[in-house]
Amino acid sequence: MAVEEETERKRVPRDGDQTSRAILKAGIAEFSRHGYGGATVERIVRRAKRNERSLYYHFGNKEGLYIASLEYLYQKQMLAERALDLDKLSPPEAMRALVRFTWAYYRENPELLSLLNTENLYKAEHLKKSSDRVKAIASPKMRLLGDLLERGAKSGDFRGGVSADNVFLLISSLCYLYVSNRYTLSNYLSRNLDSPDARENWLEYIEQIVVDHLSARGKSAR
Amino acid sequence: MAVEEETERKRVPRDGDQTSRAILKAGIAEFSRHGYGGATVERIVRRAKRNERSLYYHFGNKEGLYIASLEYLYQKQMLAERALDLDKLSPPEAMRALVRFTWAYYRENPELLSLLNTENLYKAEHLKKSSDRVKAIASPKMRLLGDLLERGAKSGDFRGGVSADNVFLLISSLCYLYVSNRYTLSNYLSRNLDSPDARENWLEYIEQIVVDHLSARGKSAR
Amino acid sequence: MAVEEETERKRVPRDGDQTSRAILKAGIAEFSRHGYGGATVERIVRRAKRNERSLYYHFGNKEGLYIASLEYLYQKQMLAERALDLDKLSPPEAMRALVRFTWAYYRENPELLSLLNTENLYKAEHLKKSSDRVKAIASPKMRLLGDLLERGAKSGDFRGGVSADNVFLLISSLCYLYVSNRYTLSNYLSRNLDSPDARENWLEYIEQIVVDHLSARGKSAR
Amino acid sequence: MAVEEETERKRVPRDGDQTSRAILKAGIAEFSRHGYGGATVERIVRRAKRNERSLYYHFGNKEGLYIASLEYLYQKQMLAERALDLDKLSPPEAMRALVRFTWAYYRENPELLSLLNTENLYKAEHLKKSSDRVKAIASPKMRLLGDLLERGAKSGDFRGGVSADNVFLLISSLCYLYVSNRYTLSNYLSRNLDSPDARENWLEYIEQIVVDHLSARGKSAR
DNA sequence: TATGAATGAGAATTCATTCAT
DNA sequence: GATGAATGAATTCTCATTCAT
Repeated sequence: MAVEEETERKRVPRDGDQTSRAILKAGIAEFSRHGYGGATVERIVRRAKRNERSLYYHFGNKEGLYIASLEYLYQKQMLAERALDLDKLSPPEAMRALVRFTWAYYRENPELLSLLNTENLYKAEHLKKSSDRVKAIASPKMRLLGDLLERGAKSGDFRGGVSADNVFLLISSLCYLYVSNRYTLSNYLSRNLDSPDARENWLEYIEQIVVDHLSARGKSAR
Repeated sequence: MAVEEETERKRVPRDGDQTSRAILKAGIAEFSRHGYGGATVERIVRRAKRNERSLYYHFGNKEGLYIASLEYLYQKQMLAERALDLDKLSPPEAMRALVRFTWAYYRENPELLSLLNTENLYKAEHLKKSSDRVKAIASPKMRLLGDLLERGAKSGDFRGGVSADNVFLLISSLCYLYVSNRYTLSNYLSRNLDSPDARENWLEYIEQIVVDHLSARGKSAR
Repeated sequence: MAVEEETERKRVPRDGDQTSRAILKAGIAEFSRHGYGGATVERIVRRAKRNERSLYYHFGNKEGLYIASLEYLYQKQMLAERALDLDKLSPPEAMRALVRFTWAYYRENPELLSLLNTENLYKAEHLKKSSDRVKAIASPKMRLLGDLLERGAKSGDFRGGVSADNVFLLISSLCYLYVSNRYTLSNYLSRNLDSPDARENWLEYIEQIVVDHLSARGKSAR
Repeated sequence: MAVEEETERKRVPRDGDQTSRAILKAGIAEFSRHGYGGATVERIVRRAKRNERSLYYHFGNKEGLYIASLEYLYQKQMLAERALDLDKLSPPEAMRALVRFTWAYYRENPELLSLLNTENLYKAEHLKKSSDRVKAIASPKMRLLGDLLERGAKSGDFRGGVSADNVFLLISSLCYLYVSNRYTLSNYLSRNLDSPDARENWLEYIEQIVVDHLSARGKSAR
């Protein structure tokens, strides 16, 4: 059950909507804490303060809820990206803003990363089962990024010939791992990566990396 | 406790090491496919062609085996890193080699990434339970990296004042996400990131990023 | 939650009370035969002709059922004691009636003694977990006994200054051991204590002991 | 493995003796804490700091050890009773001494009571399996008691015609329940029966009961 | 005798799911 | 739509016991 649909339904908020939403929220929390295999239907409904039967009524089964959770998080991200407006900023500033947005979004939505990790464990098999809907959610960020690179090249701020996909992966990588693996990395480096200082330091560092990489002065790239 | 090749021998090998290894290997495979919660003891022992009881005899319980799996993978990585010899290469070449090593290691040991993701799901609680042992495994790569940055700064190839931790995280991030999330990313970008071409392209890209970032010419950094 | 007669009805009685009762009854039987540790959930549900899962649904776990069993037996005893009416009998006759009641109750409810023995094995740890409920079951017998001793003292039938607690323990002891340990005692004395004659002889004996002890004529006591 | 046999063996304390004894001790402790069904072979050998295999070597199986434990405790009690010498005391004093001995023995050997309770749970089926040996252990106390009652009758201190069995059961009952059921009884009476004061009070009380009961003055009895 | 390793059977408990109302 | 009850199939783990050395 994707979010969009819900908003296009009857305005009259039937109880079902409430229930459906409560279970979805609880499911996301549970899946992000325990993975798909470790999640239990019972804990989900308890968290949602709903009856076990309701989950089956609204989502068919555990997998149905899991897929709905994934879809919901994708959708939510898409909506957030769609609200981004970088046009008023200079290309370098816009690029920094994009990095900061990505960083902040991951930080504030760790369930998204958890579910993505879980989904990769399963080689995205659940995603495939719903792909039309999720595919339909073409990334606004990719479009934004493409436009921005073009604008920067024209303005002379950025080098030309840079692959948008690569820049997308670059930014994602730099934001993702730090957030997603902060527990094992903190252990590995014997220092708390979750402290405000550590986070601020990293954000500045990666902004610089991206901007330097794209800046027109010198160096070849792909 | 080395794992490596599990040779098919007699049915009831009264050899604890042999059994222990077979179960460990099977456990790593199972945990990396299903996560901790989704893994089942039964599948593990079936894969190891051992008795269910043996798992409990040798590892105490499921969690014990999981922790042993993590420790084993950490240890294995450490040994691989320790074998790296970058001293004969020029700083830029050595840095490229380090990126390629990391990339290759992640690609060839996806179970490590899977287990790390799983462990982060659980906020590294299992790691904490064994931390002394894992903490003892100080990263050879961090030392290598520190030395290399110093050497590069002295030779004039690299800028000075770069944080080794940051460079470590930079390289890790660029290698990790692509491998770990190749399924959802491929779906997201609507192209197969797992193809040889795509991989080769990415590796070259990130090598360049790292080298450019460290090169002495111009730009500030931290 | 009353147990009593378990009528055989339809296979799947969607009646929680019915099921709950059947399992409780079977649990009492099982625990009194095998103790807590030796009892098995499987035998209990088989005896109750219910699904294994139902036990967990209704009682949480094995311990929950055990505690419920203890509570039920305490409650049942309390109700039986409450129905006792000794007011119409002379103090000595009333005292004899009390002894006979205790004796008969233990004889007819050996599960109570078994569970009490089991509970003492565990130093009453389960009882503590539910104590408020069981504590609430203040003993009607203690009150009866206190009243009776007072009445007897006033009427001149009984000596004064006798501790009700002591008399309670006296009567309990004399009835309890014979019933509870009849198997080892029969072996020890090389004669069957369970025969009607042997039992009748003992009952008369202990009645006399108690009455003599309380009778006003002579002797000091506490 | 009964104790007697051990003492009649070679003086050379072979390791087996040590092991056997350690396991027996551990078994008694375990059975008295968990009953027969709840006891585990693993805990027993761990407590005995011996190998699991040793238990099977020395006692055949769990039941063998349980029976040996029972036999050992019976034997031990018998030896203690045999050491009793009441001949120098006047009949009433001797009777009081017998009560005090019984009381003290039960208090100091609670494992005996626990195993007896357990054995009654199983309707003494294990005892039957070894009965010849245990039957052979005729109770010295019964003989002592018979002699004492006779002596008292002759001296005019005690009434005649009292059944030794009954007096034995009387004394046993009064000592047994208080010790065996002190946990549930304390809960029931809402006061700690295990305090020195409470115990002293009870001991005085039951001594008096027994002596009064047997004293020649008045009253009929059996 | 001792011991590390192995094992089939079973035990408690949990799971996802379905029924009946 | 909601809910109390039911259930078969796992799932983790334990147990007593045996093997091989």
